[in-house]
Amino acid sequence: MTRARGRDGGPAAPRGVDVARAAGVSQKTVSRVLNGERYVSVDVRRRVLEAADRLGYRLNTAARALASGRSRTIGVVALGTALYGPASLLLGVERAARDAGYALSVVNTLEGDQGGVGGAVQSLLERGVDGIVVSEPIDEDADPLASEVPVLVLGAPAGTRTGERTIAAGVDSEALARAATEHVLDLGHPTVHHLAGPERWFAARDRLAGWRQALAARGREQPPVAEGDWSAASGYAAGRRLAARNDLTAVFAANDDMAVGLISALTDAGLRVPQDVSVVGFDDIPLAAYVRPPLTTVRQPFDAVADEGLRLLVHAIENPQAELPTAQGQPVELVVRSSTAPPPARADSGPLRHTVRPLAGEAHAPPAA
Amino acid sequence: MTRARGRDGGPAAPRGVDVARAAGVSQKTVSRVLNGERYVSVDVRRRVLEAADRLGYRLNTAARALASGRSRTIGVVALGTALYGPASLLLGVERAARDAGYALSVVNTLEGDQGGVGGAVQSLLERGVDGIVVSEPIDEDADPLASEVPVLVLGAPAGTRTGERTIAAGVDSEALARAATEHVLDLGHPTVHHLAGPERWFAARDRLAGWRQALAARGREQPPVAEGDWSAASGYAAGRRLAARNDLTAVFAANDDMAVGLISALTDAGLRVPQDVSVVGFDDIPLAAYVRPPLTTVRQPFDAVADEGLRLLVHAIENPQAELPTAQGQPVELVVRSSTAPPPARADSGPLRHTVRPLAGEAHAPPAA
DNA sequence: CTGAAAGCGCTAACAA
DNA sequence: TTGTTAGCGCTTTCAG
Repeated sequence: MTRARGRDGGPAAPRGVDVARAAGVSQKTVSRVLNGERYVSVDVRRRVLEAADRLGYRLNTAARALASGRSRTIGVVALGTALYGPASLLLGVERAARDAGYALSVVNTLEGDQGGVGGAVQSLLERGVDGIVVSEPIDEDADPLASEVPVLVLGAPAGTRTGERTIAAGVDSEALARAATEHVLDLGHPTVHHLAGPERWFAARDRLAGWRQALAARGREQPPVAEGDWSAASGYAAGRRLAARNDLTAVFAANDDMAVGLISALTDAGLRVPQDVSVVGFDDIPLAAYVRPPLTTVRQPFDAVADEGLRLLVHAIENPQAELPTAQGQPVELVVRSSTAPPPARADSGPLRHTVRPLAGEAHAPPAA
Repeated sequence: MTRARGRDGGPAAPRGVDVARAAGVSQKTVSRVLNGERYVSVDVRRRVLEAADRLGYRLNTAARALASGRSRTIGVVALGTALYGPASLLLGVERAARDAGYALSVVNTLEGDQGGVGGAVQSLLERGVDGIVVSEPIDEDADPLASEVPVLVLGAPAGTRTGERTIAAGVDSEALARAATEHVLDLGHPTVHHLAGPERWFAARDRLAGWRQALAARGREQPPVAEGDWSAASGYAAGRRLAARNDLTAVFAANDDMAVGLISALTDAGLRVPQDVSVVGFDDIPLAAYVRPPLTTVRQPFDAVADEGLRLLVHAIENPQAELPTAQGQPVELVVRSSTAPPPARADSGPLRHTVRPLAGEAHAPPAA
């Protein structure tokens, strides 16, 4: 068992004892100083710090973890996707973890992976993580979240309790979806179609539920749901099918990428957005304001969600006996741009929609609901 | 030093010795089996595996790291951004690392961070990582990549050697940028403007250099360079300025996001893409085919780059004495869609560009260069 | 093919 | 306020 040395067999890395010797104190005192414990005289502290600096000392986290039973590492189970939502959430988690003094260990589970989330959690536990965050969860068999460390589920609606040591945090995406749907209804549309995400995702189900609620609350008809896989390509495919429907005046897409694909398909089918069909997206991706037409969409406060979730997780880690806290839910925002407008005037029904009409000015007040 | 137990003081986690006892062998033998070493009888191996499984044994990586001096963890320094390119690269790295049996520890450096990449590298070294990958590097002061473990710099052109134990891997983005530029030139444009990324990024500088090369090779004029920050918003701002220029018939944007913003600004200024101005992007983001017009762009093989880079890194980790290997460079692809076309016919110069022309059919052969 | 002993560098408990 | 003494659970010699 050789001590760590440079590739060329250079000098071994300095250890706590080396620093202790150099500073003329015991090794334990070095440990105390480095951990910011109380009861060290300023003088000793100064000497130790100085010696550590001089020797280029670096704490050995493996030894620390072994001795203390804590690794100061948080494991993250992410879906292997470059989608804006999940990626943003991950970014927020990393920053929050770093601020709290934790490192991040990331495992991706590609959809369809054998073992999936459960396997990923196990591998993280083996890695000795102090807590786990599951980002944007999808459905899984059995109780894959069984874990001896606290688990934060990000992207589930706030307050959901999915397991014994599980905390949930996320935006209230049902409310968001409701807001998006109502916005369109308020514009005077008789009903709104929905282009959903994959059913296995919580996020997709929440948005679907919110859409249903909004329609039900006003007694509107619920058209059949189209389903995509979050990609623009799937949005395009769904758009081709939807374009064939006679009653289509508005669509709420479960994310912006699908909304863009959808608009592309509608345009190819000769329909104009928003004059003929209104489209609402979800996420407010950075491109949303720059596509044509600029997307009306719902903005999620990814950073706030990640921040709050991680604070709760760290609290649970550091107070194992305490009750698990509950997330508050974060405020959200509907960003109205130009992809939504009042429905086309029409002789109540019939295939009038290709009629050329003058561009509707902003002055057109939406008819009362 | 208490052994790890459940929150409620439940039973301690089983250790190697426990498995050994249960299997009637020594602890060392357990270790041998678990590490897949040779010289263990099938019978013993079976018994050990069985006992481990029965007890729910999990190897303690901290202890392993402490004893062996290796953590089987690779540290990643990422730029804290949800941009498609960096995010895709990170995904590829994670998968490749996992395949090679390494865990990933991720640190983000927000641009402008104090300490920046250097600090991030130090914190990873403290974490005991066996190797480091710096993704999409940007300029830094001094030699921040000084490290006793091998470092893979992803996104620098293949073959670049930036530090003592540094491996570089990436696509040849200069060649890519050249290809994009030449494509437009081949269409008959007298020259191409460039909307560059932030100067501090290697990626931005490479693309800029490739563009210059292509123009220089044909003796074309090099118009002044516009610079953005990769965002669609910055592309829009640059577009407003470019739209005012009289000689604008084509722009090569350093990424797709900026290209989309650019097109949006050009459209707002009354210019049509591609009839009046051609636009080429870079990255082939998933939305590229679904914006209007569908983007002609350059596709980067993120996965292949990550794969190759990580293979080299792992090789360097596991063969400390060996020469550092060199990356090959990956094949790339120009994806021609509809945002590029021959330049507008014009009376040699003058503000003719708003003239309404019939839509150019595909049959228009580009004039020879 | 298998086992015994000796650490890896740190923190936890207890003294002083 | 500081030091002493035991380990944490593994891997690494080196002997069988």
